[in-house]
Amino acid sequence: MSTREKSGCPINLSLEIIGDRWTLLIIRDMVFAGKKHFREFLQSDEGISSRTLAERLQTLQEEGILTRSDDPTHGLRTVYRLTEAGIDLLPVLATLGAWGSKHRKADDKLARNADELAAGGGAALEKMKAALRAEHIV
Amino acid sequence: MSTREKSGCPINLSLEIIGDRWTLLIIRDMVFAGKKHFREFLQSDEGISSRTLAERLQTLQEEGILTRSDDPTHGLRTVYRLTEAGIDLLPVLATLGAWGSKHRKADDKLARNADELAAGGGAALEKMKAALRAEHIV
DNA sequence: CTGGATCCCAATAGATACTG
DNA sequence: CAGTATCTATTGGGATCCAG
Repeated sequence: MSTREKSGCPINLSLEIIGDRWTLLIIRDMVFAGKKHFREFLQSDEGISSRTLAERLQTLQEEGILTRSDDPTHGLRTVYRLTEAGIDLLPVLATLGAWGSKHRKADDKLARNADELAAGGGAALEKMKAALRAEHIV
Repeated sequence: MSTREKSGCPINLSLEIIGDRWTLLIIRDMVFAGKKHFREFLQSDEGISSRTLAERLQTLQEEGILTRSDDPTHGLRTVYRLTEAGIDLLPVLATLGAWGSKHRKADDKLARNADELAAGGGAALEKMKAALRAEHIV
């Protein structure tokens, strides 16, 4: 990674890391489903392959969006946690969810959740970020 | 396109259309630089290839995010305009820009612009949407 | 001029099987 | 359980070409 950036545009810099089919789905699973382990990510509805998952987790770690650590109590389990930069992607997920909810035929229940988060404005997001910090940042 | 969706999650439905390196850069150029023509998109700093550009423009049209029309006054020029669904991607661009501005080394001037738009909250976005509607929706 | 198509080949991503 | 290995299918950049 870190092939010299193509431009200093903030939108471009973001897309160079999270601009693909899978990355934000991994973050979504961490944020909304509390997933922390490799196998959990594999089991999402969209069906990411283990190869792609491993690669994305590594670059997300290199880019400072999540951390990897071995759970000492549980032996083999590797734990993935969000950093502050990762938690800061929550507004991106929220706007993306709001758009999908409005303009595509989304699953009803999930669409309602997305709408609520977006409608709450900054306050709802900040509250959720605080909760995520407590859970992820050790 | 339109291979059956992988899940009804609103975030996933959005990513199935705009989840790639280039699509949101095209929208960005329409929104912030007022670009409307094929050759204009080709000239962005990031250097999209004509092949990729043509493909993205077509699927964006199929997905109802932009429209294509021939400029009758100018003969050959093809004009691309955003639909309401396209304009509704503005909040996604704003959150993406805010993240890049905060967590990567972005170009100073562009970063300030991104921050202002995000900081303004809903009001700044709605104002800009209204301007875009006037310009794009015929 | 313009919006695009075509061709070549390098990089990516999926499926499945397998390992420490 | 967290990943690799391998093989194959698809995508994507880059240059060039072309028709209106």
